[in-house]
Amino acid sequence: MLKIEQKVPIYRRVKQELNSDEVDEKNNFQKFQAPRGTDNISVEDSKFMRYIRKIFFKLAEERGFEEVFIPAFEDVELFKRSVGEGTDIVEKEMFLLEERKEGQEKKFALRPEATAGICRKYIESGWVNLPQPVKVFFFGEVFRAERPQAGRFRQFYQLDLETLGSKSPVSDVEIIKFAWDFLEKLGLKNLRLEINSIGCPKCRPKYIENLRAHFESYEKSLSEESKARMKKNILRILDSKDEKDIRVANLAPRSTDFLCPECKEHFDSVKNSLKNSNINFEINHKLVRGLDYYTKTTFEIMPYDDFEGPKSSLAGGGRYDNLLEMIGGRSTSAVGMAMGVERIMAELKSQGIEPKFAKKRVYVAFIGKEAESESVKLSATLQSAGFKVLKPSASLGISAQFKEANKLGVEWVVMLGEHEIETNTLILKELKTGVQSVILREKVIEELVSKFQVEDDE
RNA sequence: GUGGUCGUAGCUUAAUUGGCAGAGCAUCGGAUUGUGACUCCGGAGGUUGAGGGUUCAAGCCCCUUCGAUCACCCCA
Repeated sequence: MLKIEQKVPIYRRVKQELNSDEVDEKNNFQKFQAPRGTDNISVEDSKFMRYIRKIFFKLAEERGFEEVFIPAFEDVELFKRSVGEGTDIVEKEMFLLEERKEGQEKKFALRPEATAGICRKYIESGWVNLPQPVKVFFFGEVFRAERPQAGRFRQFYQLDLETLGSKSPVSDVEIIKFAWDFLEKLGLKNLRLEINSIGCPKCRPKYIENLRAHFESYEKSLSEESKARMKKNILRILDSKDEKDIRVANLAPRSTDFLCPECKEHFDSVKNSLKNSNINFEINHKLVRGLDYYTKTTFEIMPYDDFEGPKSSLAGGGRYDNLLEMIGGRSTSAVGMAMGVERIMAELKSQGIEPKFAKKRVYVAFIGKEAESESVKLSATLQSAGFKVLKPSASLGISAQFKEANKLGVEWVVMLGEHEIETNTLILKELKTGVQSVILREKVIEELVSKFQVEDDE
């Protein structure tokens, strides 16, 4: 065994050996930190991520959605156009990239969400020619140059579901029901669904007009921020956190009272289908979207606490009948939703829900050369029977092998030695209880299957 | 972008008025080459986030910066 003498940390040794004047310490010895708001998933969290993704993929595929891959960055104009005026998202909250080529200036932005990229792909790849509607899902990281706070990061994961090319309220309900069922399948309790309809370009102007008249008549009672919102983005006053604003907003006219016949029928149909699906919902008249391309249905799902009321939302979505046209496609109706994966993870933890994976893991221990080659055969047999087989990571003594099995959290250990080979048996030990038994080699699969009360992992 | 609080080993943290950076857990090795956890013994692990200043002396005081956290702005 090599013994390494390293009493002095490497950076100090180098520093001592070199003349410190010759060393640019900053460049050679800098300790790195993760960029702000990016390192939000620990190794322990990875099993939550895998659990969430597994259930999402399974449900999406069951319900006829196809996975879609999109670039991590797109032309900044794509996002600009979809975001619209009256918000400082582009200037303040997107990561901008520049391509440096002589005489050219092309700007890109890291994707701040998935919808715009998916719509671009729909147009560019000619998905209009596929059977409509096109149903897709997405799971990946998105980027926002915000100051991090609770549940808000600069790089985080979103899962996303879109149905493109359908005007029907059936699609709205399909998306909402997916979001609801997905969160329930994860094991979350106390969920609350809120819906609203914000109309379309035909009926919304009349609503905005009435809303403006209302807020103008109460202007003195509004906060300073909301006075500014009157000009910039009046709908946002409705979800202000300021108590003065809340009082005025509660008296404000409701978008659902101004819906045109088409939008009203659509909203009624959504409500009826939800009732028929036995999904409870509340109508939240203040649930609006700040961006122009949203039409008709909006919804959010959040955990609800009997004492504290609704918590911040886990899922949000709605209909966007105007987006595809705004970014250069044919007029195409669409509806979708997105969830922040870290927020779901945080809620799972706060509700005490642990990710469940079937643990069909077996550690194969052996003593002696002969047993080693037998254990290779045995491992293969176990693997082909669907068990996850773990073997000693190095040539370890039997004591160390058990130690390792324990460290890995394996429940069952199979052990082979000279005695066992002679008698064609093996020892099967449950680590939790310490109980072990000698069984015939042929019976091992049968025995383990019964121990695990097999539950399908995939 | 604005404001508050915070940063000591992988994790949780101690350090009196500015006076030798210490522990628990985890890790590694040994007691233990046919049995892990429990136990006992031992080792390793720290430029106190980074840079500068004040001081005989800085984890502690001051400035800058990076990061974390909370609220605001914003929320696709």
